[in-house]
Amino acid sequence: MNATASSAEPITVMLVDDHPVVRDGYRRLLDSTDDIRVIAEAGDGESACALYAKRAPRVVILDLSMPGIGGLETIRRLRAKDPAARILVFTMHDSQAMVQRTLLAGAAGHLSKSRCIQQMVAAVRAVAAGKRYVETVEPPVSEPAPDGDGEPAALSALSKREFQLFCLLAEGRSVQDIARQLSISIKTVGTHHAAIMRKLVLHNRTELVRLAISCGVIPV
Amino acid sequence: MNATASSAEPITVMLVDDHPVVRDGYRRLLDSTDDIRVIAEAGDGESACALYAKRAPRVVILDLSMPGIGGLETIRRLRAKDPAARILVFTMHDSQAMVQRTLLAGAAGHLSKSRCIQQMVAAVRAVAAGKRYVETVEPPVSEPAPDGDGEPAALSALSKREFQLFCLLAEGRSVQDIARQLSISIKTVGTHHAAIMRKLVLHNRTELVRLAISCGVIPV
DNA sequence: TAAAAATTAAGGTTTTTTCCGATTGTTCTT
DNA sequence: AAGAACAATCGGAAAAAACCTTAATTTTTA
Repeated sequence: MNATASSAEPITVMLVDDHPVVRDGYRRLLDSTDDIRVIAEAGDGESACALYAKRAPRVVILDLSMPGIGGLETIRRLRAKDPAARILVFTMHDSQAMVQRTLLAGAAGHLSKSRCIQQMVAAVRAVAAGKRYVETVEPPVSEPAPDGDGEPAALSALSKREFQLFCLLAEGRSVQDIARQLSISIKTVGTHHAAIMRKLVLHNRTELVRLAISCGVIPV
Repeated sequence: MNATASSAEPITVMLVDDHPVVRDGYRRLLDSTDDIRVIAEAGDGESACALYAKRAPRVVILDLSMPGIGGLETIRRLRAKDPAARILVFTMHDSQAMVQRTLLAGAAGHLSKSRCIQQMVAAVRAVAAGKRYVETVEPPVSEPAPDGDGEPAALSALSKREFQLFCLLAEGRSVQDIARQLSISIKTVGTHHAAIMRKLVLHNRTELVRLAISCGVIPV
């Protein structure tokens, strides 16, 4: 069963989560296997980047919601330093939009905290082996240019105009206001809005706002 | 040091959290002590209430953000069944407003997930011994409504029910969903919604979401 | 007990959101 | 250069959701 690599060198892991107790729980969990060893822990993105260079773990497990530069930016910086970095996102944000954005930012896997323990261990092993591990049923986007250099990742799927509308909608502006300000029809705003929701796999305005905030498009 | 109760019977604990991996982490952590034993786990409020009657744990550790009836309602139901129930809230929502509400709902203690492991164990022991354990710097327990001093606890203007609705609305749940879940009319949800908007001087759902995030009621 | 607040609900209005189809440009490819 | 693909624009129609006002009942509070 787990005759994967008990004799060979274990999979080294760095945990990145801003909650010490949560980190401790994961550490105990992973260290109870015979092929995974936690060799580093960080409580924020900056420390994670610094520590990654020192310890060079095989896999990075990180939560998205963190103080400071946040999870997404951490992924980008780690990948910028080391394009071979294997990052497994382990978070509560299991919306399609979030999954998409983490993968586009350069993560190798995404796992919801609502999953069971076996899946976590399996995900670590898969990512360590160079595979991708995503728990979603379908790939919503094939490859919309994982450029990554510009702005927020998944938002690159939006056209210029759509991104402009995205910002205004996230700010809480009403459809009427937006139409007036841009001197376009309410119907046009509606069309753009629908396209945004479809591309980002969102379901309501609330999700749009939270996505915009976590992307840094609008302040909290 | 921990010569508290190694010979006597251990402190029995029930874990309530909707994330299996998190529960597993806590279990390993608590079971590694010699005076605390996890005897039950639940993933939502309803199961927790049912399981509490069966296993009668000394301490209940629960997270606030859960599907279904949610953490606060769970506290109330547990206390309604057994006024002697000792509940330790262990969550990420460490805003003053949240701490206050959990204590008013009947919790015996409140601890942020950002605290260290030693504090968690200490909190369990304190609560089991019949004490209160709150990590805040000052005692907010004395008076139920210390509002008036502006923005930090603006949410204290809301009633219990209104705050519950506030959380659900901020999470992006639709009015229909909320009505179904709480077994009330859509119209009633609308009334609460209007009251919330009036009390908090908000103008649309977007502002509500941003306020909820900045208050720590929901994660980003 | 009387007043105030909370919780429930309903009717009606406005706004948002979706599902269509359609036109006009621009860009890219063959 | 012709065609394909996309971006941006608008409109109709209908469903869904949000929003506003009033009001009855219960609970809490003073």
